[in-house]
Amino acid sequence: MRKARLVCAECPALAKGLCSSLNADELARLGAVSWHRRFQSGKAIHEEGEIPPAFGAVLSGVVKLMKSMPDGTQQIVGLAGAGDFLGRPFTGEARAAAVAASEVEVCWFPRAAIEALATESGAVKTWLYEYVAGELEKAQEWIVLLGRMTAEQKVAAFLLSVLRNKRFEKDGDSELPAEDDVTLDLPLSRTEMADYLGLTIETVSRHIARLRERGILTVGSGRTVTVHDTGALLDMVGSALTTLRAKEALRA
Amino acid sequence: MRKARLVCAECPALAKGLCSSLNADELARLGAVSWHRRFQSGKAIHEEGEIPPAFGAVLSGVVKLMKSMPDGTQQIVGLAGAGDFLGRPFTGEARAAAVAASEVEVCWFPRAAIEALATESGAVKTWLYEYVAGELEKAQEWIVLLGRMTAEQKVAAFLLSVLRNKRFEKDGDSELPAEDDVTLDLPLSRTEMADYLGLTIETVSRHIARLRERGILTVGSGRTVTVHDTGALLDMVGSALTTLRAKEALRA
DNA sequence: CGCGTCATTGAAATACTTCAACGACCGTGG
DNA sequence: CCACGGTCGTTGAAGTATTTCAATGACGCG
Repeated sequence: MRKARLVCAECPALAKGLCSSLNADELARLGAVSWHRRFQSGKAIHEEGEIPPAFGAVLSGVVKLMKSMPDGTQQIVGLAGAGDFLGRPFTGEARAAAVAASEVEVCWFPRAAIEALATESGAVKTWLYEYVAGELEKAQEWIVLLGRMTAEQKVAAFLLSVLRNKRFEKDGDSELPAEDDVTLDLPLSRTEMADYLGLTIETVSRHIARLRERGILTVGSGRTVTVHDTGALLDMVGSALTTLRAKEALRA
Repeated sequence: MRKARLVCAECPALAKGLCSSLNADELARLGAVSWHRRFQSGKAIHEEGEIPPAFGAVLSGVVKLMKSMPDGTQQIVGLAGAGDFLGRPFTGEARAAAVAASEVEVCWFPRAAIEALATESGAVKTWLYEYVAGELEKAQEWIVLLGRMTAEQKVAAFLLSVLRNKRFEKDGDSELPAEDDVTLDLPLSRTEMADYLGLTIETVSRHIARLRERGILTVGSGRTVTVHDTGALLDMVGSALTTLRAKEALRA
């Protein structure tokens, strides 16, 4: 148990994740029954329709939450990164599959342990409520993106969200109008971006090419992109996402 | 207070709404500080960015939750009907405007009363968590609709959701493959349908016309529509929404 | 009756997809 | 070491769905 506490104390998910709502006793109790697990990129963490036997806090990497249409096309309905929670206590089967989009490390908790903890502790319940409420906000923002943005705006908005996320991880700050020439490692492949933005892979590729032609960014090797003109991206999406992202920062 | 309890006892939102999580004492306490309020169609219940001083349980009518883009275009990110809850305790300002889409009656609770109740009562917290989790599921389903469906499928899916909802209100049952020739009163105008489905009003109109030409439905006066061939609608959206709606029924 | 809102319909423009080919990268096996 | 196949990303050309612009019709209300 001492070992578990030691591990928790330096956990990257402690500040933001579920464990932030626990007192020392609870943390020790949960630490004693939790374990770390790695998933290779592409591996399923849980399937759609399955009742996961355990929940997870993402420690590193990116997890895509996806739903499939009958014809096999897919739509990513959310992304989970460090500090995010996988699974929904008390709500039965998962309605979206969770798939590792990169090498992923999660802290894994038995369902029973989490549900017992949530039943006893008001703080845990509150955290779960606020976490889910935050996810709902993000989902509603995504609805606006999917319903009302052009492909160009969608791509720009995606780049901005990656940018903002990088900034947040580095500085804890998430003000967007940063200095320019920021190099990003995109967390998703073109196919995954397409599935996230409700586009085809070709459309995503073409719009990135167009941004490159306009000098707004440079495409490096692999999934690397250097953004030269954040302002231009912001202009494309209008102030919508800006406001939206600024508010998202407040919550975190 | 006796009056309040009497009112609550026959409340249409009692079975499904927040009040279903209350014991007799709590119900009396909340009933004592609640009041009914009516909103005409088109009137704002709360604005985007505002911290609403009170929350509401919808008793009748339909409320649209909407977000605006900087250019003025709008996107409906959710609908609330009888039993649904308006506002998010503890989460600060509203991130979507709530606007009456029809004559709406709500049971209105002071923010402080709800938050006090939720702080004291585990059952209330649980209800809030499960309610928000349910809303998140619906939002994620909508993401799939917006990201991966054609206009035809979107319109068909919308009609099916209205159909299912009618069936649920009538029978408490929500199995979809109903008898045919069902007459519906659409809760939304064409403009609102467009804002909900991420389309233009003309596209919605054209696709409804096409369904009419194919004999799948008849358009009556006002917002009335008679569906002749539910199966055809189901075929259009594939089994995706069917599954999805069936599961949604389980939750309710 | 006339005005305003809402819905329908047509024609042209455009954004996105689909189909198809090609190039870059990477690991594997000869 | 190089050739080979596979995945991934890019690009072109054609096709299609949806939007945009514009006009007209239906309905309700003063």
